Amino acid sequence: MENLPKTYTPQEIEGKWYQFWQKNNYFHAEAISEKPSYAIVIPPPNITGSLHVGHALDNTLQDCLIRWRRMQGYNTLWMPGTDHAGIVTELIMERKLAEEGTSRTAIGREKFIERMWQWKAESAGYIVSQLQQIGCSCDWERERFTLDEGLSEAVRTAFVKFYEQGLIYRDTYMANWCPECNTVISNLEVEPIEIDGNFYHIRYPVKDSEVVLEIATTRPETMLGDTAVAVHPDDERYQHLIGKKAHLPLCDREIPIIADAYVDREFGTGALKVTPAHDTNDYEIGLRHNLEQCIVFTRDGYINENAPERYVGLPRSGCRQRVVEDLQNTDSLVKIVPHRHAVGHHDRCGAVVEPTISLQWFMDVRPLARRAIEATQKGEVKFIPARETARFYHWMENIEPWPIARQRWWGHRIPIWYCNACDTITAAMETPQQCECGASDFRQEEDVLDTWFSSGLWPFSTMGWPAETPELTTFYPTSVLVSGWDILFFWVARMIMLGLGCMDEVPFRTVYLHGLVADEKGQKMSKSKGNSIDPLETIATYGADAFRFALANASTPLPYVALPESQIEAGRRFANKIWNAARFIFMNLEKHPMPVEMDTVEINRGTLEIEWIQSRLNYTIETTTDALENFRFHEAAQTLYAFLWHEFCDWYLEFTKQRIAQETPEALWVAANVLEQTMRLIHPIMPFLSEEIWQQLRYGGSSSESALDKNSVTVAPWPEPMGENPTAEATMATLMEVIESIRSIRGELNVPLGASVEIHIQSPDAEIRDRLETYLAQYLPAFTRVASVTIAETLQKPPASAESVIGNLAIYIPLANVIDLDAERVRLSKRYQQAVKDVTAAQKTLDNPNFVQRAPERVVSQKRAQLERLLVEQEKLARSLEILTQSAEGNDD
RNA sequence: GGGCGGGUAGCUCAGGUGGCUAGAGCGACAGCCUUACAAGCUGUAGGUCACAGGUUCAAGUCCUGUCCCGCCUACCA
Repeated sequence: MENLPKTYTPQEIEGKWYQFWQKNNYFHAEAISEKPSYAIVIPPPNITGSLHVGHALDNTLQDCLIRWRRMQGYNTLWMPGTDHAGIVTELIMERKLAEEGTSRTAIGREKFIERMWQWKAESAGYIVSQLQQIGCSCDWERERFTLDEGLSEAVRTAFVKFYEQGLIYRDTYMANWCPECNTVISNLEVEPIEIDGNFYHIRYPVKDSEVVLEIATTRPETMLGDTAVAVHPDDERYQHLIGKKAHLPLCDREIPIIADAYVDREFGTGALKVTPAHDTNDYEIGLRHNLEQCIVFTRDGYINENAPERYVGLPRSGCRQRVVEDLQNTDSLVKIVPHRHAVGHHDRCGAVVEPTISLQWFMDVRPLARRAIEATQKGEVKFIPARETARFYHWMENIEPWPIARQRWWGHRIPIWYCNACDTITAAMETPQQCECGASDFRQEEDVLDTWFSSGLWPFSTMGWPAETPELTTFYPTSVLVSGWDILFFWVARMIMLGLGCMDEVPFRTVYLHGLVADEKGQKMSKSKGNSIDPLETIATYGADAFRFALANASTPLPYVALPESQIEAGRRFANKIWNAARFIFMNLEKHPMPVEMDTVEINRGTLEIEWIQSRLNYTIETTTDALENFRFHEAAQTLYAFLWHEFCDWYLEFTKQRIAQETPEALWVAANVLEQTMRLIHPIMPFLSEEIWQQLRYGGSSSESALDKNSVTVAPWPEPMGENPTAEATMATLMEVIESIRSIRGELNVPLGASVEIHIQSPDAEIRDRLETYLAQYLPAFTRVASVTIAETLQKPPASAESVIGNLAIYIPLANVIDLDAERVRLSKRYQQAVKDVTAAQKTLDNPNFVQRAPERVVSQKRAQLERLLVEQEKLARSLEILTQSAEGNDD
């Protein structure tokens, strides 16, 4: 067939069909519809980013769900869009600027933001086109961006609302500070990394005493900000010192010795230096004891003038070095002990985070967290896998105020205005006209919001909130949220809280958290580790469908999913297999055109292979649907793979060849019909290939312009199961066993393929004989070359023949000229030994009276039947072996 | 320190509520260009299901303990 090349070439198919879908608007969701709704909002990728393998997995799974539900007749919305991704994006721009020999601060806020928008404009289409290349069926007309006009309004609305509720407030508080990025960050953004550091033991002399307190610290430079030494109130060693003063070396200051139960007597020396301005715990101690907060770092990580002059202006690391040297020189350093401990690093830039007191905007998320917990407990949100629910609760129950401001530029500027006359604070949608003091001169807050604040509003901000839009009515709450578990707290939890806060309702009913893609060593794939595969390269090499199949197939419920190259290769082979099965059908359809429409192919109830394949198809429909229903993507992929390859291709199409040779092409038409339905089933996973073949099947291969105004598998109905046929399946199973036995004999005894063989089958079962007579002669030639088939109730084993036993059925193949009797003896005795082993096991089970008494009748009778069959096999094999051995001995004479 | 997940064939993994002879893909070996597919076909080999107990008629599956591996989480300076 000229228009179907022998090898599947995805590159020639994929682009064409994506355009076709777009042109026909199949992905469009109606804001108002009679149909039931099904909605997913995309986890918005970074606007300037590119697709990595995690996106590929995430979006493939979403597309599977969306395409499947669309075919089921839902009014499906897949809401696409992108995120401005605050700090990450800024950092990349800063690197660019550095390459140009300038910097963020040099060009200033206005110019910087201008550059960001410019870059956004240049790169925005890139990520979208990548999503399209893997086939995502998003409603692109609705594409949104977190810094859009509409979404910005949503951000301001939410902020003002929470401010007015008192949930958002400004406070001087301890928060994690990144000196590289010059901004405060939240706990979630701090990544503790184990490093080899040191424990510095330092002497703090006690005033008016001979005693010297020894304290231990990993951060000696912070002593410049010490305002106390703490000991445990019950620590007998230090009881007498409580209330006295210690002399702080290098600073020439006196600091109080206080008692606080926080101190661990067992740890270090039992005496703790307290730096309330630069340590979270010390901060708490400081509050309890009214200690002075002495900030010694500048915002960009240098020592400020609160420290003695000789340290001012030093960077943190340099300062540590000088402090240690000075301690040594003044004989204040006792010792340095190597010590491994976790140090917080900023997850975006990698800098060591410095906890610092500053005036910040916070959101008290605790009330919303409580509501989120309650809503989840009531079942309004369900997590899959269920184990994630516990993680969610744990996080929510221990949640702390969220520092929502970032001292950055790229993002939503906080809608707070300060009166220049009286410093009154106003939260508003836009610049206020007049202050209550009468002045009308305002300055807006410089800080922007944490990028997760706007993405937390995503499920409703994208649908037009705060306006009351039909989209919100139709699609909110959305159906499912699909994401990696690594952003459960960052994003999913925030969406639930902010959704409850703004919409009074959870944003989605189900959260499906898939695993993260790992390499063959089990390491998470990421660009920074350099172990990532590039989705675009993969698509170029293997095709999007092969990639998608591999992703779906790899998507087990484990926290990490393995995606070795061989999986993708397997996907490609599968695509090629489907392609060639279709070619086979098309080629033969040309010779035997279908007399009726595809959907009305008559089911020939009398023909075994047709009943069988239809039964198997129905099983496949049921299993695939059930798998998708339960987010078991790997099971859907496996089921379709096994059906298409090992049942449809390996068996059914071989039957079909026979039928065509017999001039009864009904089987071929059924093959076309089954393939058509299977293409619908596999469409969610392999959209391009299934569309190509589906179009060819339905519209006779008019793959170009003429098909453009026609229907699409995208909107074809999801197949309905018509019930299974156990009788046909059982009969076919017997036939398959017979055929496999014959092939096995030929294979093991090296009977050349060209050689025709006589086949003698003996079975005492009249019904089995009848079925074999009806079908075997028809089917066999498709699988092996046969000269004749004899079926009888009793049969003399022909001389020099190979034998196979299936229960009470025996197959003999005379191989007078070919057979190697030794090989046959080895083969049979191997079978015999297996039979003995199986018989012993089954016998043992049945000999146990408790089994017969207590096991369900079904299991017992099954076991009995099994034993019976095995016994017959064993006996037959034993007899044949005996004969073989005798004849061998006879030959020896 | 707590918690979660995992340890099944050489490799990567399946094996919802315990019950056929523990499966697949890749790899290995042997034989095939059989008129859809060599990105294919046929056959074969390969597993004491981490270990030790226990519950049960029956355990890869449930319980307890142990050992490894990974992750999340935690204020030990």
